[in-house]
Amino acid sequence: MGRPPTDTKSKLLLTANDLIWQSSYGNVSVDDICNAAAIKKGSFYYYFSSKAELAVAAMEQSYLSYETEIDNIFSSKRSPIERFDALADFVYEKQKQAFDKYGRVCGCPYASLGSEMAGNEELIQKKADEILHRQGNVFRQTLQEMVDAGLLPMNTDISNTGSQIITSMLGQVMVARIQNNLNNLKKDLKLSLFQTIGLETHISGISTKLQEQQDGE
Amino acid sequence: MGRPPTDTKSKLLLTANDLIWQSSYGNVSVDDICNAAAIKKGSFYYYFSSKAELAVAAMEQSYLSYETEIDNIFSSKRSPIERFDALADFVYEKQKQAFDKYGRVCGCPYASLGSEMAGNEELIQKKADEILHRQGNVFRQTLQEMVDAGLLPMNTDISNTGSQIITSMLGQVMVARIQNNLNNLKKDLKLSLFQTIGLETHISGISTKLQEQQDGE
DNA sequence: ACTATATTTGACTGACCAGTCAAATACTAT
DNA sequence: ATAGTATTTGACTGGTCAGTCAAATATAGT
Repeated sequence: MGRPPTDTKSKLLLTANDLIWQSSYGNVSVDDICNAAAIKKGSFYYYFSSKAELAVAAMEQSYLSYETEIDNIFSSKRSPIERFDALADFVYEKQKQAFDKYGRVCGCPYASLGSEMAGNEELIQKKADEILHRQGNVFRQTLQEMVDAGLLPMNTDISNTGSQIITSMLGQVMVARIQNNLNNLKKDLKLSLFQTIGLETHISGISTKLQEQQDGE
Repeated sequence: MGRPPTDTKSKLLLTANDLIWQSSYGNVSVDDICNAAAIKKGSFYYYFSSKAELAVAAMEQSYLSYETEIDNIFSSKRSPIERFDALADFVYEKQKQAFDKYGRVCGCPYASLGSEMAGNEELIQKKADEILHRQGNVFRQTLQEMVDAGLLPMNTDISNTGSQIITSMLGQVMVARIQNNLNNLKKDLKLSLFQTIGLETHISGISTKLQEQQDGE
C-alpha cells in the first residue's frame, strides 16, 4: 500500500558521488546535487537528514561497487602476483575513465573526502577510515596466501604491508590529482606496489603475463 | 611618509594556515580567519583580493619556513642516510606538534589543500604542485650525491625516486589524518622511506645512530 | 470510490558567505 | 601644524547555504 519506491535516493547518491569526486564536499552544495539529479530539495531531505549523512551513504554505495570489482580481482583464479598486477591496472584505469569523463584527474574519492572533512565531520572521517580498513583486509588475505605459498618470507608483517599498499597507492593517486596528470601514475603504480610487497624483481615489461614465480629477493 | 607597515598581513597568513590546516579551505570562512586574527574584514581585503589569493600566499609563507628547516636537514654536515633519517623524524615531529596543538592529526597542509581545491581553484592547485616539485628537488639532490658516492646504483632513476619519496610520505601522512592516529606514522615513515630509496637494510632499531654505510641492495 | 501511505513539491527561513566602499584614523615628513 | 599616505574600520550588499514544512500528488489495497 502507498506510493511505490522510486530511484530518487539512488540517483541522489550517484550524483553526489560524481560531483564530489570531481570537486569537493565543500564546493558542492545540496542545491547543486539536486539540480544535477533533477530532484527537488524537499525530496533530498525526505531521504537524507543532512548533507553529511548523504556523503556517508554515497561513500558506502560507491565503495560497495568498487569492492565488488576488487573482490573479483582478488578472489578469482589469478595467482597472487597477477592479482596485484591487475590491481595496479585497475586503479589506473579507474583514474583514466574519470579523467575522460570529467576532464581532470579525480584522485581517490574516499581519501579526498575523508581528508577534507576529517576535521569537521566525524562521521565522514570514520567512514573513510572504515573503507581504508576494508580495502586493506582484501590485500592482507592475499598476502597471507603468499606467505603460506612461500612467495613471501614467513616473518612478513602482513597487517603492516597491507596498510602500506594502501598508503603507497593513495599517495600516488593523490599526487596525480594535485598535478592533474596521470603519466606518473601509469609509470609508477605497479612499480611501487611490488616494491612495497617486496617483490621488485617481478616487474617486467610485460607485467600482465606474470605467472606464479618463486623468488626470495 | 604615511602610516607605517604593521604585521596585519603576516598575522592573517599565519592564522589562515592554522585554521585551514586543522580544518579545510571550504570550512574556514574569511570571517573565521579575521575573527581569529582579531582583524576586520576590510583590512583583509586591503591585503588580499580574494580568499583564494590568501590561501596561495599562506601556502607560500608556510612552505618557506618549512623549506628552511628541510634545507637545514639536507645541506648540513649529515651523511645522505642521516639526512633521510632526520627527515622522517622531522615529518613525524611536525605531525606530533600539530596534534598536541590542535588536538588532531592534521596531515600535509599543502597536499590536503591542493587536493581539496584541485577541481575548483587552479591557482591553489598550481601552488601545491609547485611545492611538491620544490620538495622533490631537495631529495633529488641528495639522491644524486648518493649515486656519486656509490651508495646507490648508477642506474638509479633519481627524478623518479625523488617523486616517490614524496608520494610515499604523503600517503602515510594523509592516512594518518584520516585515521586521526599517529601510531602507524611513527612506525612506518622511516621504514618505507628507506625502502623507497632502496636501502632497506639501513633501518635498524637505533636509526639515528646510522653512519655512512655502503650497501648494494 | 475511498483510504492509507509513500513520495514529491515549492515556497520559505535565517544564517552565513565573499566581497565592497566611503569614511575614519594613525603615522611620517615637512 | 599640516599635508600626504598607509592602514583600519564598520556598515553594507546580494547571493548562496543547509535545512524546514505544509500541502499536493501518486499509488496500492479495500
